[in-house]
Amino acid sequence: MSIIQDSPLTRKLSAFVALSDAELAVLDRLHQRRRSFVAGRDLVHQGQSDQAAYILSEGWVCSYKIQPDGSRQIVDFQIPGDFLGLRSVLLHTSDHSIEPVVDIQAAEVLASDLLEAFAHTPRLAMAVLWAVSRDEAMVVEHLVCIGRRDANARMAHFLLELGVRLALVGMGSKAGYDCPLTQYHLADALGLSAVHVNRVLRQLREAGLVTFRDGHVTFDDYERLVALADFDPAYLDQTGPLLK
Amino acid sequence: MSIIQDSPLTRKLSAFVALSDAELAVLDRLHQRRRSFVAGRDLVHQGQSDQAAYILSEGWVCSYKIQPDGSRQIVDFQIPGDFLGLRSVLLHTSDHSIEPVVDIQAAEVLASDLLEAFAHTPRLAMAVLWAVSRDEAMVVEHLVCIGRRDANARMAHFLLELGVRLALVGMGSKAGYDCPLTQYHLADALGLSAVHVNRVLRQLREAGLVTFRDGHVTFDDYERLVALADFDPAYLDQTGPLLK
DNA sequence: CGGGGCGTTGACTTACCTCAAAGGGAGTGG
DNA sequence: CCACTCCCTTTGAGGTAAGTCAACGCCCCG
Repeated sequence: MSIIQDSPLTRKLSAFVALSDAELAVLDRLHQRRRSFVAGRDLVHQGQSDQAAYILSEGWVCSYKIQPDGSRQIVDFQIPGDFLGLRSVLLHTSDHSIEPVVDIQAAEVLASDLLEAFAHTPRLAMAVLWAVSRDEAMVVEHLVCIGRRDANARMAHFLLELGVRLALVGMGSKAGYDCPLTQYHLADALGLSAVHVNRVLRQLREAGLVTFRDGHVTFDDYERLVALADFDPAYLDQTGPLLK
Repeated sequence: MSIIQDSPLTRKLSAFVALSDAELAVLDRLHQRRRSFVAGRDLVHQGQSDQAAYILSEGWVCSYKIQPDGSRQIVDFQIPGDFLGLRSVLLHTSDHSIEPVVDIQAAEVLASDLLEAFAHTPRLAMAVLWAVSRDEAMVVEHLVCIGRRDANARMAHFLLELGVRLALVGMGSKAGYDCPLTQYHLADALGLSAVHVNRVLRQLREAGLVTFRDGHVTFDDYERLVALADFDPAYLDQTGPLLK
């Protein structure tokens, strides 16, 4: 049982729905097919149909869409405990690609197993519905960020959000965190050019707000950074189980 | 029973999950509390907690976020058959505001009724999970649009997407559709200024692609508009029930 | 030692914004 | 029936944030 409790996904879902032993066991069975993937090689290509979903247990991945002109928009990054490609399963065909940022470990979940688990374990379906809603809230915040903030605020907001998400799984704090992303990743995520990302990072560093260097993010002045970004972590908050 | 079958939400969900009579009846009960709202007065304010959700049966609404500096980003528009504020219920507190664009009719759904319906009708929860995923796919496409397309392509893509969505509920075609939005709505949705929206609309009109005027959108050259926008409606497609 | 990926910086261009002003249509009140 | 206002649209002039192009440095790895 202790193995089950330690899965990052289990911990995340338990924050919303108090899961019974039977439900935890179902969740555990979904983790059976462990697989590894190397950085840079896509797990899922946009346009593919009848894909499996994955539960990420180690490493970082990004979900993105490629435009016909070759430009890329990263929609979101996933960290341990996050679902990958759940939407692809439900919508039958994948609207996005998924690329491991570093080498990763993930459990493959067949569409049929997932649908069956939901059918027999309604509270599990509820918990996943909650997780999907939380993901959507992040995408929405990201949308607002790109639509209505300038490059500095976007960058600040992005680095702060990532910090909070990592802190929730014990991988970061208000001091900073390890971050394997390149400036190209940041550019594609924030709708900027890589050149401009570099300039923005320099400005933030020289203003004494945050340092992004050598795979590590250091918050030099957390409060001022929060002010610059208008960052409000409410949409990430865990307010405790809604379902007893 | 025929009343049940005619609800736009029921029609939408049935495209994904073949619902039994019992499930349709549960869905019908959720439609009990019919209410009207006038254009412009918010249904839900961002930051409110313990809100009810709504099922929109008539009219248009928009979901948006206001920034501290007063600027606004519209995340999405909802049309009949769409859920309003579902995420607010699941996440306990609303991360966005909801404003009727015109006078609307909607059924109020209490959080407790919704959760109970899901618990007793797992396939209904599945159907809603699918609907949420579809909404998320639209937000993702919107994000890509704002992040990686210029103003003309954004506008073209937006008008085309709306056309397809309306066509799915019988309110539009490849010829065009009625549209109650102002240029300010378009600006807030596309991350542009209202002035620039006006210029973009003029360009598209003078290029013989699409005309937005007097509450009506007319596609003057559908194919060329699709090409300009790189529009691929795959993410909106109804491929038929996934669950028999 | 050479090459490729990533980071850094400068010079120039551009898409979009802001400010400003004016015109049309619908509703309202005199 | 006119005058007024409000909301939306339209257009022009000038400014700026961010993009593009180009070059160079660093470091790791084959």
